[in-house]
Amino acid sequence: MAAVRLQDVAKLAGVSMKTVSNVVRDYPHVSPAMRARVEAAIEELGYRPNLSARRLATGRTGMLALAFSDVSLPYFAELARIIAELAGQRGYRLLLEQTNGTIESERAIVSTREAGLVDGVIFQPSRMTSLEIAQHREDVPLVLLGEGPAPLSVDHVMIDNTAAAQEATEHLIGMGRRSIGFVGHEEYDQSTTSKYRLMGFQQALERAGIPVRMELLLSSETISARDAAASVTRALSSGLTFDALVCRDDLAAIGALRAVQDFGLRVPEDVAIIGWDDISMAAFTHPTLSTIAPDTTLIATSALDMLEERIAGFSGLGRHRIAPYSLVARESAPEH
Amino acid sequence: MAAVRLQDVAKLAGVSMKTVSNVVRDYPHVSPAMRARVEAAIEELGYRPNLSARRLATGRTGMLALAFSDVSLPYFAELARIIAELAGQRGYRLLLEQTNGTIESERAIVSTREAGLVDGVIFQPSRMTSLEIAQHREDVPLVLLGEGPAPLSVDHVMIDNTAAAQEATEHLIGMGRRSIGFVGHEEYDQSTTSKYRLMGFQQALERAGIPVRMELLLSSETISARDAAASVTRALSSGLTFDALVCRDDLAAIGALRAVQDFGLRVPEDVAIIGWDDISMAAFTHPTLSTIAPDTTLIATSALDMLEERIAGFSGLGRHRIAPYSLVARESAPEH
DNA sequence: CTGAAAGCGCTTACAG
DNA sequence: CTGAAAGCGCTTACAG
Repeated sequence: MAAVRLQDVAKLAGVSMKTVSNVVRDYPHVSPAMRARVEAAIEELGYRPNLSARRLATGRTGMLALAFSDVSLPYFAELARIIAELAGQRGYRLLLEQTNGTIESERAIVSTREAGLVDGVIFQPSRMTSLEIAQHREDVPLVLLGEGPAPLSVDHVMIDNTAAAQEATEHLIGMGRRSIGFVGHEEYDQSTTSKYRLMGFQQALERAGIPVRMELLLSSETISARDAAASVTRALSSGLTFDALVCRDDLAAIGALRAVQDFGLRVPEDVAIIGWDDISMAAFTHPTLSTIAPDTTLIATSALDMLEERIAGFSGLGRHRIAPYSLVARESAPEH
Repeated sequence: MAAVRLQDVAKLAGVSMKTVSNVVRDYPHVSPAMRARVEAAIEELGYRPNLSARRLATGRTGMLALAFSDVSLPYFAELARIIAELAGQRGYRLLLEQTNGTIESERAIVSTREAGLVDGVIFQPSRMTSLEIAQHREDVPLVLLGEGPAPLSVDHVMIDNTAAAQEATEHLIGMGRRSIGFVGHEEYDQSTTSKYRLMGFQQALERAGIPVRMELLLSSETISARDAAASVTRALSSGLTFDALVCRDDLAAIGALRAVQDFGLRVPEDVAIIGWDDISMAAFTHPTLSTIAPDTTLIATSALDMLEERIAGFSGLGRHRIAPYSLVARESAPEH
């Protein structure tokens, strides 16, 4: 069962390999008659070009890797959807790499053991520091997503997390809330995401002259509604009171929503809640969720633009792009 | 910037290419001393094996494609997570292919224009019929997921959708509900998924001697909480009444939940609701969602098992495996 | 284990 | 456009 080769098509069609290659790759300067003849031969033989051979000859794979902790987290699923879509329009296929948020897997993303897997990598780290990423000098083009101080040598797209967290917190302060908690950051081994969001939260409180109370920082073991709910329930059961919560992400907010309501409190009357990411579910919780909405399409577009420039040979310093976000005020913390 | 080749490593280490190849591929029968010498040379030269060349030589890519409509749908995101995880354990990387539910994209999945992209494909169609899939005789190993009559020639894993829909409906009937609606199937161009679930719904009603009322089939334009909510709201506003809803999937159920509550009705007291998929969010809605939970891990494992057998050369008739499911009774339609 | 060589199936410069 | 050939960097059978 030897495969049909380009050469076989050329012979049957009575043309050169170059011509077949041109037809297969949709090279425009081929006469319609010639194209038809070649296509007939392709059809007759059932020829399909071998991508591995093409890649070896050209050095390009036509594939990009998208790496982050876990595609089942709604934000990442929605990010993957748009990146796969936009990458497809640019002629790339998308390889999915999940790190489960472990530092070992993240290191494996950055220090590829093998060449020729993908033309470029879009990577949202949750554990690696910018220093460590910078030290792994990488031959494959790389664009980083997400918060944290990216290394100067690497392209990076993010929203201004600290500013957004500050805005969310100020929104709650503007509602007259004074006992504001933060929900869902990791207890140990804090991710950079949580760190920057907590920082903005803290800054807003300080600006408003509200003391930061450590007991109102309700940490979570994992990024999930389950752990956030458990954490909020524990706090309420222990007699802690608060009138608003800033949540690390919408999953934490959904968990908080559930815990607060199960405790017999009303949202937003007793406790106002703001989430983060504007996952599609945020518009369908009960009550609906106010949340920080990053412009995911713009993040994806920026990342792909920069990656394509790197693939095309650009080798300047890292570009750091700030994407816009907005505060979407729904029922859980309405406009005031 | 010529790449470092395996040959260069062999020369520096003073060994044969075969030995370097063995080390690189973790072939066991290499003495520790020899391995150390080769690894030192690899380190010194910064050698990384070229995957495109390996693939051309071996004919294997080490990659699988996972194809379905949209990774941002929670069920598919959770499926992708587990399949990527399990595939990784078996030494495969995962390529993501989204069809957006269009028949053209689905055809493209099945009739690959190119060879050497992946070793196998796991595909959950939403539009193509089994007949059409069977006609595209494909050289790349294929396993189908999801409902519908799969072609005899192709491997297939699914849960028994009709039985599950019947069980869900009977659960509601057992609660004493008699005006039961179905939410979220596509209005036109019905997917096979919706078709089989509707069928089970209908069978359960007929068995219980409850007439099927067409006006209680609340269709949706797309698979989303938004459209399901709109559809339920429309029904309620038009004066239609019902005391239970079977939903095509959890997104539809979440939309229905929201619409019913916004209309001032209580769940489950006034309207009981059952969803489908047991997405992780189902345990955190308000009230929590009763739902059909397919055994996703087993589905993924079966699919990968069969795919690996095909990749290894098995070419018998299609195997059709039925995976288990359970009805998870939460607050929206509690155990009775 | 070594060493030299063929082969995987493309792309691409080359002379015509 | 053709036709013959080199090259991409591996793997793998081969003789030793």
